[in-house]
Amino acid sequence: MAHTRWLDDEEQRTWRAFLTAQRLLFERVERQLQNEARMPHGYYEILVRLSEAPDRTLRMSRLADTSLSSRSRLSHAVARLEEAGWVERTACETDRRGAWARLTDAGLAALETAAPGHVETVRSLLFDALTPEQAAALRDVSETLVAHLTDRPVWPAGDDKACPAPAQAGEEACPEAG
Amino acid sequence: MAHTRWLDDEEQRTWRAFLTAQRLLFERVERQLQNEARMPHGYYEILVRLSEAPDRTLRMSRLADTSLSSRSRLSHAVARLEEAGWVERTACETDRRGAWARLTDAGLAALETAAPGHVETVRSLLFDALTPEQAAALRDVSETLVAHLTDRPVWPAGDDKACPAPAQAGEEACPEAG
DNA sequence: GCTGTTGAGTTGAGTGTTCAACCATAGGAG
DNA sequence: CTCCTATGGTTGAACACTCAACTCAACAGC
Repeated sequence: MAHTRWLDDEEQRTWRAFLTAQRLLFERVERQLQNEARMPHGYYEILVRLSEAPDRTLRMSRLADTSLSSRSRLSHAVARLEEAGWVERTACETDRRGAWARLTDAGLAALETAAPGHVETVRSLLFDALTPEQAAALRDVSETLVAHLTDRPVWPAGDDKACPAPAQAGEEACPEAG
Repeated sequence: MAHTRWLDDEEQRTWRAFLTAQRLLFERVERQLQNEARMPHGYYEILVRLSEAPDRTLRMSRLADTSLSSRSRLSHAVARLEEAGWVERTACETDRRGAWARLTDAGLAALETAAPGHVETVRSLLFDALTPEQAAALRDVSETLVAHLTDRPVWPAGDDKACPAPAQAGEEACPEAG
């Protein structure tokens, strides 16, 4: 990097505002879930992804991808969720390295208990503050960034062949908010 | 909460895209700083705030506010930064409960070493992906959210009368990117 | 002077995340 | 079949953050 492309004033302000908004928002989301549902947001997301999967079951690696977790994080997290009785792990027959994670009934119940408060928080902290145009702009910017930040465009290319038999993660809208 | 105001499809997608973009972006920013400057982004922010203060010195509580830290987090963080020799703590004469945090020369040097890589990362991951209109929209949304999230508890109602004197945060631009 | 309350800041336990190292199996290439 | 690499997943140490409890000083009110 020969010479630094510093941020100009406008960019500076944009970046700091984004940083601040993001911090304040997710701090509150986190706290709400922690207080009312005794789980961090990352765990909530894991439960959501599992709840959307066929049979409420997903391979660990696939679950890691869809929940934006590293393998390690997911492994630790699922260990905790298993202790809580919300997720079960079972060995994979066709690939003996692999493992399935399955959302238990108790896990689904916990998720359904947590969802309303979480959704209300997201709505009141985010959508209630934005005009429809602002919300649309946020979506546009976010999707642009996601495309930019993922090597493989992830969104358009739904190419699937590496997965032997089972679960195809449904990437569809659902009652619970991610 | 009688009945939940669920997110519709559009909102669902917006929220998930935002969540994903935010996660991917800050994960990378974090990793870059950690790898190249051996400090987490939160610490970088603390150093930046101190570097902008007169005498590179700030009261702990003020520093906590401007760097969006809890008191506890800041206390832990400054302890670490002090070990690294980047920050010094000195007692406050006029208020013996208080403490000053001061950015040392070594701290300033560390910051100046870290800045170019960090700024380049922010530019390449964020601004390079956005059109000027998108960047403007992001700023608009972010500032709206900051106002919404700092105004007041926001929970009970939009009712304003219990708040004695809302402090207005000073929001100034500066050479280093926060 | 006392006494209770608020504010500044620290501390330690608990928890989640990261990183690097690790084990085991799968899938080639020879 | 044997080696070799890639993949799926786990583990433990290091570290950062949170929460609640705590100390000490400032500032009432009386």
